[in-house]
Amino acid sequence: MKKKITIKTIAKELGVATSTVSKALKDSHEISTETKERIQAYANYYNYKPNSLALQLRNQKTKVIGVILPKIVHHFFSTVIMGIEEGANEKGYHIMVCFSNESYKKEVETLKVLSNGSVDGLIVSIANETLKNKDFDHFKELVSEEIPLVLFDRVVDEIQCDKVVVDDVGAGYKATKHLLENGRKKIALITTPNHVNVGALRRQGYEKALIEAYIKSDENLIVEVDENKDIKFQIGKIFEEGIDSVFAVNEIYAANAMRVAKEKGLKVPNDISIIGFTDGLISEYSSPSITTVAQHGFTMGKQAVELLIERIEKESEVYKPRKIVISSDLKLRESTKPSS
Amino acid sequence: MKKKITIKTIAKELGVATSTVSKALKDSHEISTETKERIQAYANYYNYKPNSLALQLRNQKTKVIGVILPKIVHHFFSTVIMGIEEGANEKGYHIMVCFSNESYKKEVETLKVLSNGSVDGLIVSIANETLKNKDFDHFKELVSEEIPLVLFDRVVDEIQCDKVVVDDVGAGYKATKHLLENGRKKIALITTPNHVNVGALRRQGYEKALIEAYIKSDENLIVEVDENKDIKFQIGKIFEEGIDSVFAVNEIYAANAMRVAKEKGLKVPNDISIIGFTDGLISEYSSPSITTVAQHGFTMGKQAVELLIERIEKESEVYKPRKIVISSDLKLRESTKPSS
DNA sequence: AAAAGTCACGAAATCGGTTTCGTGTTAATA
DNA sequence: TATTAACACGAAACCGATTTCGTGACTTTT
Repeated sequence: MKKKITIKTIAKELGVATSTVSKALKDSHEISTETKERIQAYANYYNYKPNSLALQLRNQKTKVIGVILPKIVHHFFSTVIMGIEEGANEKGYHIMVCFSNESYKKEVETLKVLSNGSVDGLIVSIANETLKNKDFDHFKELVSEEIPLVLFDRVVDEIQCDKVVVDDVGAGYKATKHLLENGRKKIALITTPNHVNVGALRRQGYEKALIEAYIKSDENLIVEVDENKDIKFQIGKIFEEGIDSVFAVNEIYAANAMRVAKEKGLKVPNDISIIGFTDGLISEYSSPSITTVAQHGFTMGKQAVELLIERIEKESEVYKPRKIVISSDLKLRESTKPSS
Repeated sequence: MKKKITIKTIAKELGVATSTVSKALKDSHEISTETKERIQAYANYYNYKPNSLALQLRNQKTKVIGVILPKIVHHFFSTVIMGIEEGANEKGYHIMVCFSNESYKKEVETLKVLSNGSVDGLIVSIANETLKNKDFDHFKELVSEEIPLVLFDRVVDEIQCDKVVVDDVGAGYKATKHLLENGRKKIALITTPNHVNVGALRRQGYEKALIEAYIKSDENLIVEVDENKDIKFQIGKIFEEGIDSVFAVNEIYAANAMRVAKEKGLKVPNDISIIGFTDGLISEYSSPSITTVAQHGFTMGKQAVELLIERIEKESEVYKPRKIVISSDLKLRESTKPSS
């Protein structure tokens, strides 16, 4: 890289002190108009840009927000990023994005690297492996160092910090209720293993809706998908129970359920209704298109970053963790309809 | 934020000089074992982490790579990010991700902010608006400052830097040839306006294949989609020409084409074959699933970051721009089959 | 016993800025 | 004419590390 022009260069070249240059460039009243013009002209001509590292070091802030996501090739998470980035930009911040790839080890490492001064705060959604391990010491350390932290979507109570979540219980309830109102009785649930807490919460909503409808929940209608095994095979099994509808906790499961249904010769939505979660492109473009619970990822991201920046900039205040619950709503499409 | 423990704190607390602390922490032979142990124990106990900003300033490198993408809620781009991140991590770099949102103005601003020392190099895919404007001065300035830059996917000849692209002409050719080999004759092309050069290149491949098959290309079979207007309506029009197959330059257009086909009562792939571009989730999960040209986004990202890091770390070498062409290949699925 | 060599550590420069606190010159006021 | 104020600028400290170059206290060699 070409050596950059610095304040020192300008000072030497123009025979003044660095402090004079600095002041001149900020249009300080301490400097005579004449000198200011000379310096500004020179700086402009040579396209001087202040070195941001020097400023960051001096100001003790980077105006950068670290974001750690479990994955990115995923409609929900990429939508969240958009929200974070937009919110950050509005306040003059930039984002540094890293991925844990659902790995505990990588999460710990990334957290360590980012917490050594390169960012002013962090926005994180916890990796699956970490949730399974239940080892949150790396987050607790962050909190004890008082580094501003906001968790979103995948959060846990053990970590004392600001949080942004969707109303997963309510969403599961809404989805199930919708199927019930359509006259469905044997509603299958395709969910994740229980350690993924969003899955567990959506399941609570599912069960709540069933109880209200006086339907006993049946273990045989529930699959906890193990992503290391064949997804379609696992889903296929519940179809042997004679179900009339499916509630899947994400759109991949929903899309797979639809495939299985088709392969079994069942018509969606006539023979079987399907409802998914996360309003992504798959749901929109599959045919029939899939009714889903929209998660409002963009809003989540934006709220998260706003919480964080407030925390960063008003650090005088007493720390009292806040939690924002984003309500989700149903996006009705072709894959559900009243049973005939 | 809690005030961080620095080398100065340790030095004062232990009654030694900062230089001693620095050396002790690096296990220098200059320091007696006794003193080293005292210092290391102290540092460890108080969880000392060197301030990365200070190091970056001193070393004149950040170990951060800036990435500017036109958008992120997009399977191809998020896959590329994965590749970039993985490649960067392997070499001890982190990535700072920003989005131009296809806007010229935001691209210029972002470029300016990132080029003031906060990153060691940049990986960019150019915004649509910039391609339309044909104004690349902001990139040229970057090049003249000798800031390492790698462009990928959407690139232009005017900018002298390393590039990673897919073989768009070849890909368009392969896709079209596949349809021809299936016995299709009236092949529609759904593409972008011509200023988006990847669209233009894929079109060249399409035309080349037609010429080889002695079929005259017909303007009426080509739609240049204006994304500000209703996509399905624009696509609908070419169906009136009695086509037997469609080549779409991305998966959204392909999915839309399939919807239109269904609405017109045409069976895919029997009545009409459809082939898309970008092997994303939509293609995989739609039904029938869509044959596509896989772009290998992950590979692109990884290659791009490797080129960049080489450029960053071997700056002594003479600058000779390199170009890596990634060959794409067909992923056969259900939406294409020989015509009967 | 004088000269030379180790050892263990400190002082100070450096990276590129900002900011406080002088200070010499000139102009306005007592 | 002596005092004060305004003006325009410079010197130096600071942010948090690293690194070069000393230097005083011992130890070893001749």
